[in-house]
This record gives sequence, C-alpha cells and structure tokens, in this order.
Amino acid sequence: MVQQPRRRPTSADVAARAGVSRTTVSFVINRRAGSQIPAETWQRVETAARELGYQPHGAASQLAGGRSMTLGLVLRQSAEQVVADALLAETLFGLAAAARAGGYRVLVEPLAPGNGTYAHLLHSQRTDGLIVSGPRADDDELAALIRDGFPIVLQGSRADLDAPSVDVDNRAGARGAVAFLVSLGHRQIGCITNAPLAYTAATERLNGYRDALDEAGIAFDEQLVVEGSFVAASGYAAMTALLARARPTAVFVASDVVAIGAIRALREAGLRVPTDMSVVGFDDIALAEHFDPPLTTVRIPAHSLGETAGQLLVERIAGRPVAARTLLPTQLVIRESTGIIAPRSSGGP
Amino acid sequence: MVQQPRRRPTSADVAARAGVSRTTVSFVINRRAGSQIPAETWQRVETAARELGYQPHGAASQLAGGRSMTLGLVLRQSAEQVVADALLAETLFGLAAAARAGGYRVLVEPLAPGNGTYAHLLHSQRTDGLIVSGPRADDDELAALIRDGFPIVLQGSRADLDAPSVDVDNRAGARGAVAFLVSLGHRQIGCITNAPLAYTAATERLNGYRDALDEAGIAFDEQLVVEGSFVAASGYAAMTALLARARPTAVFVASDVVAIGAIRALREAGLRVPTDMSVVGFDDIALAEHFDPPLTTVRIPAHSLGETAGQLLVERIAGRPVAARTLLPTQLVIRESTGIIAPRSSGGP
DNA sequence: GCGCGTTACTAACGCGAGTTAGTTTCCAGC
DNA sequence: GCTGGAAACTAACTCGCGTTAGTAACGCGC
Repeated sequence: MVQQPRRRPTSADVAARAGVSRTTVSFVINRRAGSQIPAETWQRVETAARELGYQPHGAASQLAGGRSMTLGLVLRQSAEQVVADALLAETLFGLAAAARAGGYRVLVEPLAPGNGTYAHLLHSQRTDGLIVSGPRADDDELAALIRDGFPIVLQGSRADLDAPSVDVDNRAGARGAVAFLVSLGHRQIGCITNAPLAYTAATERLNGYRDALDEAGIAFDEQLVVEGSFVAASGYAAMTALLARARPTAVFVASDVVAIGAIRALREAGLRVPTDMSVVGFDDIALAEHFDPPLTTVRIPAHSLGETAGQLLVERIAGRPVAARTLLPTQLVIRESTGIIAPRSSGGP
Repeated sequence: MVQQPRRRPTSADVAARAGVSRTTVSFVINRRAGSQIPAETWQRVETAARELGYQPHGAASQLAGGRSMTLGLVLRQSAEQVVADALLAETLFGLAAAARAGGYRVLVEPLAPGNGTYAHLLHSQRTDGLIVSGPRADDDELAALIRDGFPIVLQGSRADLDAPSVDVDNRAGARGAVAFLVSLGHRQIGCITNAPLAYTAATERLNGYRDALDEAGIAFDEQLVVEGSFVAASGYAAMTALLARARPTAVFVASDVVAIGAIRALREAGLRVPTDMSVVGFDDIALAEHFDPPLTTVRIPAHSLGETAGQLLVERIAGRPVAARTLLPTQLVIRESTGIIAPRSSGGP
C-alpha cells in the first residue's frame, strides 16, 4: 500500500468528511453569528476538522476575506540605537500580546533611516496596518501613507501628522526627576540629553528639565546642558565636556545607558556618586537597579507602550475612533545615585 | 467630476494599460527566466506598472505560487529572560537582514513556554519556515513539526532533534574565559551559571569551565558552582551563597547581567573587583564596557547569530542542504574586572 | 392541497496572481 | 504555395476560502 503524499486538508476535505458543504464548514470555522446551524451538524463539522487537523490556509482566507490579520512594526531606529535600546524587546512583547488578543500577528520590519521603504507592506496587503516606531521628521513615505488613509499608529511623536500616536510622557517624567533633585537641595543641575535634539523624545525630556527649573525659580543655564547620543560612550564624553566647563552638584541624564557612561567619567574624574554628584537616569533598564550605585531613574512602561500601540492599531483597523495622542505615565524610582547636597569644602560667602 | 474610490491596481489593470495579457505582466514582474518577451514589450509593461503604482497582492501570489516569503521567529523565552536578554534585538536585526537579502519578511511570535502553540504558523502556510529560539527539551510540538519535514532552524541546541541549529560556541567561550583566569594565576575559581542547567547554554558554559579546569589540572569542586538565572538579582543571590561556603579568588559568571548582580554582592561584602576577586562575564552586553569596573567578558556575535540562522533557513526552504550544526566563535574581551591573583593576608605555608 | 414562512442547508462566483497548454503570426526553405 | 518551426503571445485553469443568492424540506394554518 503506497503512502499517499499527505496533502494539506482543505475545507473541502472537512466538508466531505462531515457530509456537509464547504459553506457550512466556513460558517462553523469562523463562528459566523446568525447562522442557523443545528448543534448536531456543528459538532460533526468540528469533529471532522479536528480529525483531519484542518487549519485554514492563511493566504486563501485573506484573499477571499480581505484582511491579512497581520500588524507591521516598522523600526526606524539605527543599528546603534537598537543595541542601546534595552527596552525594545519588551515593547515588542507588549505589542505582540495586544496583537494576539485581537487575533493578529506581528511582522517586524527593521528599517534604519534611509535604508529602504515600507509602503509596500501596506500596498501589497501583507499587513493591515503599521506601527511606526521612532518616526523621523523627514519621512515623506510615512506622510503619504497617512494621507492615503492607511491605518497607522506612531510610537513616538510627530505632531504634524494626522495619525494616532503613543508615547511615554517624557516631559512629565523629566520634570519629576529634576524636581526631585531640587527637593534634595540641588540648584546647580546639569542635563545630558539621551539623543540629539532632532529626536522629539530628547527635546521633550529637555523641556521637562526646564519646566522643573522654572518651577523652582532656577535660571536655565545653557552651559549646563550637553547632548548625549544613545550609547554609554556618548555619556562619557558628555560628562567630560560638562565637567570641563561647570560644576553642577547634580545631573539629570535622560537615558540610563548614557548615564552609565557619564558615571564612568565621574569616577575617572575622582568624583563619587552621590556624595559629590547626584545622578538621575531615565528608562529604568534592567541593570539600573544593580549598578554601582543603584541608579535613581524614571521608569518607562515599556510593555504597555507596545501593548497600547497594538490596541490602538487594532481599533483603528476596525474603523473605530481612537485617541489622537496617548501619553503613558512614568514613575520615578529612587535608588542610591542621588542624595542631599553635600557641603562643599570650597565654602560659601 | 466624481473622484473614483481608488481601487488597488491589479495585474489586469497593468495588462490593459500595456496592451498585453496578464500572463505577460506576470512574466515581467517576476522576471521569469527563459520567457521570450521582446525588450519593447517588456518596457511597456514596466512603464504601465510604474505609472499605476502596481504592487502584487501578497496573499494572491502566495495562494497561486505556494510560498509566503515569510520567516517565522518563535521566541520561547520567558518574559523574564526577554527583559534580561540585551542582545535579542540585535539578533532580530541580524535575522531580518538575512531575510530581506533572500526576499523574505519576518513574523515574530513571542511564546513563553506553556503559553500557546506555533504549529499553526506553518500549517496555515503563513510562514515558509521557522526559527525557534531557545527550544526547550519538552517541546513536543517542535519535535512533531520537524518530523513532518517542515523547514526549521534552531537557535540554541537540542541534539535529539533532526534540524539544523545555530548557536554560539558556548563551551569554547567559557573555556577560554576560565583559561584566562588560570593564566592570571587563579586556581580557586568559582562559577555562577547564567541559567538553570536545563538550559543547554548553561550546561555548555559549565562544561567549558570544567574543560579549562581539567586542562590546568585543577580538580572540579562542586562547592564552587552556583546556579544563576537570567537576571541580576539571581547573580546577587548566587554570589552571596558562594561566599558563604567558599573563598575563590576568581569567578566565572556565565552572563554579564548575572555578573553585575554578583559584583553587587561582592561590593556589599566589602570585596573589591579585581583586587580581591576577579570576575569574568559572558555576552559582552553594551554596558559591560562602562560598568565599574569595566567587565572582562566573552563577546557573542549577536547580529551574525540571527543572520546565520536566517541564511540557513532560507537555504533550507529552498531545499538546499545545510550544515547540521553551526557554532559561532566568541571572543574574549579583557577589561578591568580581572587581575593577577592577590597575595592573601591569611597566608599559606 | 396550497401558500407561506422557517430552517437548514448548497451551488457557484470572486478574490488576484501563477502557470500550462495552446494559438496566432511571421518567416525561411523548398 | 505549402510546410515547419520559432517567436510572441493569450485563454483558461488553479490555488483555498468567504460569501451571496438561492433551493429543498418541513411544518402549519386554512
């Protein structure tokens, strides 16, 4: 007896085995509401499907039904950012969770700026909608897609585009962190950004820093601000530059990774944290807690960032209205890299 | 003049505009070799396609052609591991790069153990093949899929399965790290694993540790080995436990993240690195370089790990033979957490 | 016995592209 | 002028499923 090359069972096979038509099978498989199928027939179909190990053919149902049940995640981060972005994986998991809850899958398209297009994902119907992470200001492709009405959710911000966006409340988070430093008695507070200011998140965090200074009646001093750029090495350089031109008693570093580089520079300069200098980071990466000293930082809800983006996109695809802008709250986590202001040996008046 | 609701252009539209049949369009679009189409006709078709902004419908071509041009990445890591796995994003990018080079896309399916199935990705033809990251020993679904001949590449190891696998050469990497400690004069060398020994990577790294001891003629001492488990906190606990029962002069910690927790424990115990204790990590995460002290560790080629897995899967899908097992070399990165053995005040004979 | 409404289905079309098995045209050769 | 054959196409079938329009069977009232 020759072993038949086992073909994938199709809905026709299920129909034949259950003694019904394909239509009936389709109704049962898709749990079509309002269809009049007696429980007995329903059972027969389900049994047949199970026995044959039937799985609907994805492409076929998409072709017939019109929906791919796939979300696209477009990552516009550069390779450098990805390596530094310790929370990306967690965000991805949050997105995947939301997608699964809505019956969707996630297609990931890493696409460093200037390195290819992604409109085809939508045009070819391979995805029903996109989440664009880290949209850059010069992304015309994105603007065009949104204009054409494709379902897109931005993770990050671009106020000029008419698409729902999700982001962490960077400004409030930064403000809280700096306000905390103020509450410890610091008045000379430096700031090292997490990225070049072309990145909106960097600008927002810097704005939060300024907000807190304003509230405390401290004048903003440009000399105290230095740009970092994703990686620890940039924090090292930034802190070195900062120390060369000013002597703050505390620094707000808008990224834990950058902060760790900055602390290294402090260490090498013979300054101790927090005795000589308080440092607050941002992100609360997994290692912040175990660093020496354990880092006071602003926790980002990475998982729910991805999850929320996914939920919004699913709603948007379903045609339901969604909030134009969602800001997720951060949380200040106080550890040991911050302390009350130390008395300086080089004394006062 | 009423604006027509712009329908996606189909290959029929392109054919009409170019004055040819759909077949001809298909041949041109897919660059079918051996087809007899004069350059002039070819041009006409390409122009028409461009003018209409034609993009083949993914599902339709899959249905007709039989291939989804999509690779599935199944992540079996638990949420805890993901947060700790600083290199996951980089690996994903490597995979995506390989996929794109072969004309594929990447679908990500995060699936903590015991939390759902993934066979449907293959059965429903949504993906042409899978990369399973972190396969567990009790994964029967995986075994069944491989038995049924689906194209699968393992990232990690399970020798009992007949599927090509890619992994970092954990054993050699660990061996090199420990040999380096030996070369510094250490003979009492502890080991903290990166994960429970059910994980093959953990076992392999432990084996490498033993290899190095064997080669140096140092007896293996069970008391010097403690299990870590992905996160820094486990390293803290492990080191605390280790110090309670032995006094090594160096420790090989099979994960940077775990090592950082371990170093914290050392700090709290009043031991200095590397003066009182040398520490070698594993992975070379981005922060290892900026830690205090900068961590001597074993660098993992995360990007090429993903890339190689992708390449193998593409080859496998194409039906070409691939190596059963690919081991990627690691590299020892010597920084400042290791040093020559210190003279102990509690001296010998 | 007929009309009418349910109930429980099914036949058949269409989604958009790949592909096979032709068909037509044109020319060379005799 | 007819045959043979290559060149340049095309008609039509196929993939597997969703869905609409339609039908058959049955019950029920009159």
